[in-house]
Amino acid sequence: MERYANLFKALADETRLRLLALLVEREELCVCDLMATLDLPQSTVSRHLATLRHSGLVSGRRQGVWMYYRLAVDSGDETGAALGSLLRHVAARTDQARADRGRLRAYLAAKEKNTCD
Amino acid sequence: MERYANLFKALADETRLRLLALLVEREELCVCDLMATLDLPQSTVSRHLATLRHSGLVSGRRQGVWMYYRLAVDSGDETGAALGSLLRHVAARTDQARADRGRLRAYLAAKEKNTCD
DNA sequence: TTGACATATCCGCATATCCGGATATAGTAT
DNA sequence: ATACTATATCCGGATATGCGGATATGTCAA
Repeated sequence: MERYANLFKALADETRLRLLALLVEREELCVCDLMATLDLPQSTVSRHLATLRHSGLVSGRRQGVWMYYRLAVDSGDETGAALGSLLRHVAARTDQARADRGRLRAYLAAKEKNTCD
Repeated sequence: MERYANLFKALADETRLRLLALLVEREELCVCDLMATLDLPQSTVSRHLATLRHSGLVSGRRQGVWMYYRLAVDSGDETGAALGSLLRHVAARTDQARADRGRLRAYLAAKEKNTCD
């Protein structure tokens, strides 16, 4: 029971929902992408990602200097399927998520154009 | 988005999850049933039920002196279906919920035997 | 080694939340 | 009206959480 309460605690923050709504539609994103998209200080984004990681909603992979985060919701089990459904719903039906997605797209396009490595 | 954050905030408390897990398997229950089952002070139970009511997860109906609460999750829409699935999962797979259910059964049986009105 | 960059963690402060006894409100009966 | 019961709300105090600048850690390159 406490496990589920902790899960919902991790979801009970608007910034973390914004992060999850972005990750639910992308393979993976690094901290710098996310802080540019949400326009929040690095410590804030990193802290929220740590919270999500500890709750098991997200996993991180280090590649060089960057940390890439991705959704870690297993759609196989019953809980994961329901969670995935909720997150996709938030991502699809929310103005905030739509706006964030737009800013992410623009940011990634600009990034690709400048540094083609 | 804020709407969803508030929804998850309402779910992010062990006592409220225990209340929901009981309500997910019963038509309706009054405050006195719930405080007896969870063995918590009346003000605590009433406060948590108010939180759940404000978040729309639960609805209340007054009958005489008693307030009967019931789950108010609409399984028709996508969000409600996912929420219902999660709550049924919590109720079914959690030791705490099982124990609470047992105490509720015993309490209701004793109540019926004593006051047959 | 040094330097530069990305990320994580630390810190103090502000705010939010939970608790449960005390009190207020509402309904019913006499 | 009074008395009793069930429920809701108020209150102060304890704890938890979010914030973001400052600092620490980690990685790569020269």
